[in-house]
Amino acid sequence: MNKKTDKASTPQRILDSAEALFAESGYDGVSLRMITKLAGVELALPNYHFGSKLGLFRAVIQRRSVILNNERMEALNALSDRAEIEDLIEAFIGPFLRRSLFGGEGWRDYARVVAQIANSPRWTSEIMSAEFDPVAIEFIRRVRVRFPVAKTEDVYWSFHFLLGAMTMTFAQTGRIDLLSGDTCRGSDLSEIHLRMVPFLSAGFSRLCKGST
Amino acid sequence: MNKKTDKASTPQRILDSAEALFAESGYDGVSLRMITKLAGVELALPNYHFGSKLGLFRAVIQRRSVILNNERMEALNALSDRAEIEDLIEAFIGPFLRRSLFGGEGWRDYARVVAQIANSPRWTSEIMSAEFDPVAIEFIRRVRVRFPVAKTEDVYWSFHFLLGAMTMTFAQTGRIDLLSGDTCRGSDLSEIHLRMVPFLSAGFSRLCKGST
DNA sequence: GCTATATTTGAACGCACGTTCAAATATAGC
DNA sequence: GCTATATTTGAACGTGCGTTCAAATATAGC
Repeated sequence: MNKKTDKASTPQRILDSAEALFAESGYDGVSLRMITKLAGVELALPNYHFGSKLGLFRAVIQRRSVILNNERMEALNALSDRAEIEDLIEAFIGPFLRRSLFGGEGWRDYARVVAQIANSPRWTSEIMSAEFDPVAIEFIRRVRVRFPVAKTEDVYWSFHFLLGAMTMTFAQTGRIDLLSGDTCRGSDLSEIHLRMVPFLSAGFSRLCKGST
Repeated sequence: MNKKTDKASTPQRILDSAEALFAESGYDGVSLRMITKLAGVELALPNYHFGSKLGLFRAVIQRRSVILNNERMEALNALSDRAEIEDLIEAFIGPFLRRSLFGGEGWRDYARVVAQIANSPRWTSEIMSAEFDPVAIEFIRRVRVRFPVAKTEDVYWSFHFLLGAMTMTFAQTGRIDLLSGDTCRGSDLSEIHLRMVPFLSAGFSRLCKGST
């Protein structure tokens, strides 16, 4: 039983299985037994490689957040100070949306996990702020460069609404599919991307452009 | 030990405690033992009054969704067909936001529960669609009356972004508080309300007004 | 090829989970 | 005030949970 050629290493197989299950049922809705069964490994291995269930969860988040935040930060840095709000929003949400679209199941599941923790007070500071604040801070700084007269609160609240729209898109719950009778598909992120940037840009402009 | 004057009936005390705990940790993060301990009742009583843990969860949701949806539907019906998009959005989100603001801890916790289930695929059809679709359908119908030339997909996706912004606001995770150094307070819903309607109205107008 | 380290195995630990039930008590109808 | 029903009590059920550990096996350095 040589398992060396079974595609992925044990830690990776565990991360993949955990990611898929956490996406479906959240942290508390998934047990290590479910994860190890799906991964085809022994029950004790997650604790050996990641210390605890919580350590595994954090590892699931960090594995892709590092990649993602590099891409997003680079996209922001590539823009000049005179970039339009459309470009800034595109740089902030584009990498994440594109990964979800072209990156395979893993990235799609990852986005669904992020959507759930983004709406749970339990993970806010421990995970959301720790992982995603640096890019958020840079984005907000750039928005203020673009709209120098905007009030601080207006910028933050606009960002808050952007986060919500982005998060709901990542969640992929199927609600909009059901509601629209499959006229809209939550999985068709290119259709979403096409509309999300204009929608949010209009909101930012309304709130941040004409302030005192 | 006469408990007849302890404020609320047993089912209500259970609902209140469950609501508060579900808001903090989600369905799977809360046990019946935690709920009954907080409520000061015996462990068996939730199952007696609500059948099961799932029945209790559904009861928590429905208790307030009935009240809420009546208010929202009335607010929509009170508007003329020539109502502006601002008025439509206000009718859709206003009652929920006002309840969260003035309705006490119960309503605030309720909104946080809704935010979490709105981003979990597990509860989408079973709870979200079942409870909140009728008002959503009416809102979308009215938006299409207001923007008769809008493409169907643009209306649905605009609604999707609105839902996300609303949901993130309800979640009250404290992320925006942390990020802004308490310049913005997620609990100050009047500040949010003031900005949410213009932001979303601008988005709807951009996407739905000028379509083919 | 031997040795030290890394990984995997398989079983067990104590604990908390949702649910059930018969007995006890409170409530309401007549 | 008695009786039928509704509610509460307290304990127990079997199950699955995260974690731990010594023994077995695989891997890598010299």
